[in-house]
Amino acid sequence: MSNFPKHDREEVIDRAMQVFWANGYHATSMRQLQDAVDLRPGSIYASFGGKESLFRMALRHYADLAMVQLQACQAENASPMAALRAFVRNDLLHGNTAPSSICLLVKTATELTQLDGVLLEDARSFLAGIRNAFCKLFEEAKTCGELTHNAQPARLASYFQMQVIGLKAMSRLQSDSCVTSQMIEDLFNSLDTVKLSTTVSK
Amino acid sequence: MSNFPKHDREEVIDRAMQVFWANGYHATSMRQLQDAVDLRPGSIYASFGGKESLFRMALRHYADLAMVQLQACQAENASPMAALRAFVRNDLLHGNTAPSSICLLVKTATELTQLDGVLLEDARSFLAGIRNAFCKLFEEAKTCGELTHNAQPARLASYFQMQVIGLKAMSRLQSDSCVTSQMIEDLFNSLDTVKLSTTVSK
DNA sequence: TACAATTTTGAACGAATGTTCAATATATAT
DNA sequence: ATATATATTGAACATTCGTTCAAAATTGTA
Repeated sequence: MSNFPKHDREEVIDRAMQVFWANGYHATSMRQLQDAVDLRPGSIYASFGGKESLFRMALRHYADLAMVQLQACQAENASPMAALRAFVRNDLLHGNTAPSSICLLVKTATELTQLDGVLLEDARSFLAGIRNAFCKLFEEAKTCGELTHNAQPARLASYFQMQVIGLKAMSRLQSDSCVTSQMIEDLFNSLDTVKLSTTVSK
Repeated sequence: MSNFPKHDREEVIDRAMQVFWANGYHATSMRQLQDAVDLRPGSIYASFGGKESLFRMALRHYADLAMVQLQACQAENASPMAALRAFVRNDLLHGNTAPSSICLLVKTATELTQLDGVLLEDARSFLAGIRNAFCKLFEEAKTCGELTHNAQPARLASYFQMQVIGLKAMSRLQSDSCVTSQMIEDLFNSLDTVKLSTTVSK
């Protein structure tokens, strides 16, 4: 047997994720990845497959991290709505260490087409998973009494995710944290709107 | 002199825009552009400069078209808010001939980094121009009485653009037009919320 | 010490990238 | 017709791309 100093799989994937997140899929070269990960092409191909395969692992890793962050917000906050608020504020106002303000999954879904194999579908399904987690929180909020009894969790989840996506994209265009903070307020005010819980006409 | 059948500049730029819009900047190759535009590399470089230069023209062209569409909505609708509603609905519900549901400017701002020269800044400034047009419409809505006297047009413009960006991104993830229609309703309901016109705390 | 098992290495590959430029083709003016 | 001015062409360029694979390196076992 051999105990050759094999790389730390998770760390490699995490570093690769950072590069993909910063530059996008197509603009990231294998050479950049090799440098970031400190491995030569042979090792990468042997352990992780090619560029596409490594990117899929990075996507999954990113989605896992997002879910962990959401669960942490649940644990640290008293109510479901407070958890959601903390989740958004953490992402957009604190900790600017991320390579891009835009969610990697959204960035991927925006950049790629069906010509890029399974990657687009991967990003879509991970985002659906996060939306589903939002939905469960809205359901909790409903039973808690934080939302009216006729609130529609699935609808709120879509509307909420749409706004979070928009917020992150906007913060890349207009990085004024004051404006961002305002928009977060507006976002949660809009969720309280009674009209949201009524059936839409037409 | 020569009246050689010189290409139609506007048509070339429009076709190039379509390809860039569909595939993004980096994933679009000069070969693809040559095919779409039906010109050989020499002609393109002589008349439009390189890939980056052509992309800048495509961005400007896209922004111009967006402003024209917005003005058309103004002309066809009785009130400013109705114009905004029509603008959003036209983009998202009718006419799916666009290569991507996502705004080319947002797609660009999402994909590129500062390493891509002036392109990122171009996209940013064009989006700021559109946001400014939204702002003027909210000001009109205020004087019309469609919004309360203490509404904040600039703030509404940012919040509105954020949601439009989010909507278009979401419609790429979840193309259910029923859900999209719901979110548009929710969007405009949120603009009516009185709380939006109050000063934010903290 | 020799062997086996596993990981890492990096030169090299063909293909595709953006770009250049001398040659060609066209239409007007003389 | 000839010359001139301009537009188009497409082969060729140097780079860079993602990828492969035989050789070297390392560690545990016999």
